[in-house]
Amino acid sequence: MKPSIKDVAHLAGVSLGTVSRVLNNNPKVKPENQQKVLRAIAQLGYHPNPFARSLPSNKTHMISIFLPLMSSEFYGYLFEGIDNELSNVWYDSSIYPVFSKRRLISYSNPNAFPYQSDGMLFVSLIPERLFEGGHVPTNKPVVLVDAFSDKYDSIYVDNVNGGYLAGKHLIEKPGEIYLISIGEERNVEFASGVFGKRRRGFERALEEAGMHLMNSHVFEIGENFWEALTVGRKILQKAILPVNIFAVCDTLAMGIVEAVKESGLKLGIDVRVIGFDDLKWSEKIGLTTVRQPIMEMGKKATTILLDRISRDTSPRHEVCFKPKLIVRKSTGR
Amino acid sequence: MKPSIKDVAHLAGVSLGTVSRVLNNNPKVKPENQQKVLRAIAQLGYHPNPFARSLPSNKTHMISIFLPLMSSEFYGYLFEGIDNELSNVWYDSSIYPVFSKRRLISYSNPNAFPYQSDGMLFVSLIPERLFEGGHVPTNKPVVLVDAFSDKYDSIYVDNVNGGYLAGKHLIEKPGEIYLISIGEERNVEFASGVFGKRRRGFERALEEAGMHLMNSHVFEIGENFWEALTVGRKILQKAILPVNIFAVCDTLAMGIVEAVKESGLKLGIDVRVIGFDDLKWSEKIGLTTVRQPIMEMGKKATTILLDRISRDTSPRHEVCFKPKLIVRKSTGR
DNA sequence: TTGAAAGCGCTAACAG
DNA sequence: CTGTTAGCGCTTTCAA
Repeated sequence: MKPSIKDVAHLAGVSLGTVSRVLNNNPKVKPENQQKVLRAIAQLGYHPNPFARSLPSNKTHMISIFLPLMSSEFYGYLFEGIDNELSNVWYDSSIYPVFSKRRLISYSNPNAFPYQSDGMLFVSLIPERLFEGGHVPTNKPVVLVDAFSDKYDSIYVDNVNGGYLAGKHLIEKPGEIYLISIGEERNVEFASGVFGKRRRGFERALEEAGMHLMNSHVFEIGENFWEALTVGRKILQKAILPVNIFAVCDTLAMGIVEAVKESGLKLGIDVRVIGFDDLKWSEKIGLTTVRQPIMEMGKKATTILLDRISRDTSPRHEVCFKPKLIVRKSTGR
Repeated sequence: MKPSIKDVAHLAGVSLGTVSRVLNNNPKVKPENQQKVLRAIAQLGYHPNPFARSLPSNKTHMISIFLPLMSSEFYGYLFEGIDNELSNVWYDSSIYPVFSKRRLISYSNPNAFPYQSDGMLFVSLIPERLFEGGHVPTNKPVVLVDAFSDKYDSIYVDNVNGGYLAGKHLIEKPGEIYLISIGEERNVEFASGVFGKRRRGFERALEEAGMHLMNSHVFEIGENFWEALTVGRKILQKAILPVNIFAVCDTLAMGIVEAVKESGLKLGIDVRVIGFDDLKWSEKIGLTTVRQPIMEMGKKATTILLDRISRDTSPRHEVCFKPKLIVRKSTGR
């Protein structure tokens, strides 16, 4: 059987209370006793049981991360930012993917496992759409990342402005304008709406220039390279050159770029492509893109969540990161 | 304050024990009392606290899933298989990514949070490489998926044979043979070795045919489309046609296919490409590949884990799925 | 600075 | 079938 705090107390020749105090770094323990306890702990290979611990204290030193799906580079970077921040304070995290009705139902229980953590990070998810009543069924701190709600602390990038920057950049170029976006209508509940915002900003830029995005020039597809490639081929087949294409994320942009390469047309001259995200490989393929500081967003959200956990009661935080246009040769310099 | 079992007992006019029995579907409760309790529960919006519950019972109705990283389609499908199976028995899961020394250290504590679950699924991870002592620091059931160890139940696909099938298929075709693999030397601890196995099987097929894989025809890269594309371009530049290329996963194969399309060469004639996985889009691009039943693996592993949790003590399970060669036009019919 | 004791919310054994 | 009671492993008063 695993040793318990009792065994440690026995071996160290002190009471339960003292052991507990050592465990919790309570300063008022005689150094001598502290040593005794520490030795006993080491000798027994004792580790406190986190569930037992959380019962009276109501703290777990854990946060729960909710996210819609898992196969996207974006979440890798975000998680890195989160994890770095957590490591400073000896917090750990568990991940809960939210993608099905069933999951959602189980997360509607305020005593569901994930809500036992000290705080929740909702990534690319909007509580209003997810839960009936419109709020996360917990009283513990909740922070949103890559999503916005006026009821929760929200950390995000200004997607509208990002789209606007892309638009501003493209309208200076000759040629017709295309938009490749990601369909968010089905599964609205699991969507964050960022792609719609990028589109909105993009269209605004066009309108300001007296231009207009034609319906036939808009394509809504799934978030994967292959669909983008396919749509890219289709566009290039009948397009009147030059054309300018905004893809709402780099993965899609990469698909378009490949379609261009296949076609033998000149990227940056015949066809201009601009993406969104600035993922690691975007520089290598010379992709013009709108950079969002993914890791920083993760870091910032975590800091705020951690503050909330330690009773920061200041009014709602809202951090809106500025996106940055990175011009590379896919839009011809 | 959240209602506790006490409140329910009061309201229902029964004792704690009876409420607990209702909660645990204990058949020996008078139907009348059961109704009373159920009504009280509904009225109060009561939900049992899972931590408190697990303390005396030592059960959580949770499993922990450990995996190396998150941005790969493979894990999406695997998770789907797992989750479906769990839903039948009202189990839930949390995910713990393992990718840094720090994470590993925190998971070396037998009382770490993840080990409080009823069972552990280790995906693409080999405990022997991960932990000193060579075993997962828990006495609870542990099942490996997409990885093999003779100390744990292991569910995997026969990667060696998969590589072999790819080899057999390619040696029938005229032209030189190339291999695109994924470097596993750095970060060995977080690698499962599947790519090495695929390569081994592949080379065996060549050897049986009296052929030999030249060192200059082997490329080890990272697991992403872009690197494959780059290496594909490089190969095609100086290759003597026709060439036959085995990429150890479909994502890499897709990169090679794109390099072919760019070059204007004929896929399936000048250049033959074969992948591994048979991801959703592989059929659409006509990629010959070795199919592994990802979802079924997840499902099977979960069933076994669930059995173990309900005290299945039979000897170690080992399920080796047979890979299947899917011939499409990327290898010319 | 410490030990004793109550209690976190629940399960499970026991007697009736 | 039910209530009572003793824990599960820990934190946290409260006196001393």
